[in-house]
This record gives sequence, structure tokens and C-alpha cells, in this order.
Amino acid sequence: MVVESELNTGVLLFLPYRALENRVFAALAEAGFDDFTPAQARVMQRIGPQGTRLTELAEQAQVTKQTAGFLVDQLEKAGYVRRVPDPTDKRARLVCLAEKARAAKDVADAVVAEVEKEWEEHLGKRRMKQLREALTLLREVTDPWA
Amino acid sequence: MVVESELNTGVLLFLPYRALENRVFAALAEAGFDDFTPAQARVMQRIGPQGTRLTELAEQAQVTKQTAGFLVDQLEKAGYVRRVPDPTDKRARLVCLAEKARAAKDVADAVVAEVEKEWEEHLGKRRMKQLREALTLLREVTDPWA
DNA sequence: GACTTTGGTCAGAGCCTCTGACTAATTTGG
DNA sequence: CCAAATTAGTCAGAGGCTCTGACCAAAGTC
Repeated sequence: MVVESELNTGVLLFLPYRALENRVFAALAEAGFDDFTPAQARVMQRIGPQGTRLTELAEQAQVTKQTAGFLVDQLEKAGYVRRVPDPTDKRARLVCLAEKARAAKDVADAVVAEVEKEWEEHLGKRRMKQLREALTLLREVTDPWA
Repeated sequence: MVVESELNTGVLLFLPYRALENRVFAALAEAGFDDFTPAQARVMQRIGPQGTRLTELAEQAQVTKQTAGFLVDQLEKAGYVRRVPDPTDKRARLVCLAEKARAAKDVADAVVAEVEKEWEEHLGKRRMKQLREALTLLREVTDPWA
């Protein structure tokens, strides 16, 4: 089966995204962090250093707050995050990274750096820079949160 | 909450991918094609003009053949695809696009073209070309099917 | 203080995806 | 040519993800 050379830009974007996610996931699992799922990771990734509200996590991950709540529940049970009261709003709680999550993040960051380096080697420094530049610019028209 | 300017390349890839998928999906729904799901679409997208085997669809969409089978079942019930015997192998069947799917594809293609045009306007012709070039090159190291 | 908005939860349903086990046709190695 | 291994696909079952709708409580508005 021949794959036509002109794929649409969507598929072109998805392929490396998926490849990167798979690499990170495999490395995490190998390092012993095998008790969370991709969906949980996509939420966890968005938690800021000072903690982030559930609603905000939901918006950024583009899921409903119910879904985000469900995923945070799992992460909490697995010891990756804590929920602490938000001092500025008694309704709200801040979802914070626990130590275990920070350790996992170190592993993940290392793999991302590794893969990015591989890509840069394949593309050349210049093209890699152009790629990131173009993608960053694209956020302005594609990221409701930019 | 401030979003740091240096997002990792994975997120950078995911954002426009998701934005495009959402646009296509909304347009399809508006055109009356509201009886299939994103997961089904990701499989349907991979069906070649002469039809494609289930196993091959599964590999390309990066799901198990059971999952692919499940999705093709739905698509068949909804009238988007047919399964015809593969003349070269009595075990296999070819999944083929039905007329309904071709009509949906026309709508989808139009929206993709529209979005790509918007992106090109935002990025400029040169940067858009560079983007597609870099992504196409990246397939060599990220697409097991390239 | 009533009204609206916002942060979050509970319940239920449907969809997606996987693992494991299996059948049947094809290919491979002697 | 036949036995063994591979490949195409299915069935059954379980678990995970995500949504809609309904709801409560705190905060902001007038």
C-alpha cells in the first residue's frame, strides 16, 4: 500500500506528536511510573508550580470539568497530586503536584529533550528552529488559551 | 495564570492538530454528517481508494485490530463503508468507502483547505511551506509507516 | 438581600480501547 | 506434500475516558 506523499497538515502534525507521547510514556513506564494513563498525564502536564484549579485544568486540557475531576481523582489516589484549599476562594481547591509527580516530570522532561535533540539532528538546527517558530506563531490562531 | 512561552514541542504540535480536527468536525456536523465520531473518522481517513484491509487500518491508526474492527462495524452500520471480499486472500476483506463517505470527505477536504489557507495567511507563505517541509521530513523518524 | 456567575461534585450513559482466546486461510520449511 | 508458523479477522469481557444533566455552595452584582 502506497501512502501518498501529500498528507494533510493535520496528519502531519499528529504523527510526531503521537511519536513523542509514546516515547515519553515508554520511558516513564520503564522508570517505574506505570500507574497513570495518557489522559491523566495530559491533565497533570498542565498543573502549574503553585497549583492550578480544576476548572482551569479542564479548560486547558479541553475536557469538561467532570472529566478533569475524574482524572484528578485517579492521580490523587495514585499519589501524584494533592488538592489544597484555595486561600482566595472557599469554593475552590488548588491541584498541586506531589513529589512523586515532580520525579516523573524529571524523567519526562529528559526524554522530551532527547527526542527534540534527535529531531534537530534529523532536520538540522535551522529547520528545527523554523518548525518551533512556526508552531509557536500558530498558537495565536489555534490556542484559545494563547 | 501565566502560560510560559516555551512549550515543549509535543504540546506545540498537539494544539494546531486539535484545532484543525475540531474545525473539520464542526463543519461535518453542520453539513449533516453527525453520525460518526472522531475515532471512527481517524480510521475512515486511512481507507485507500481501492479499499484497505482491517489489519492495515489498525496499524496505520495505531490501534489494535479489535478496536479497528469495532469502529469499522459502526461505520458500516452508519453506511459510510462496505466490506468486500479480498480477491487475493480468502481470509481478508477490503474495507471500502461508500458514496456517503466520499461526500463527507469532500466537505472535510474543503475545510482542511480553508484552515490551511488561514494558517498560511497568518504565518506567511514562506513559513507555511517551511512548516510542511519540516513536518514531512519528521515523518522519516516518527512515522513507522513512512 | 435577591440574582447571577463560578468552582466543583454526583449520577448515569455511551464510546473507545485493550487483553486473551479462538477460527480459518496462507505461507514456510523440511 | 505435510506440519508448523504466520496472518486476517472475530468474539467476549473488562476497564478507562468523556459527555450531558442535575445539583450544591461560595462569590460577585445591583
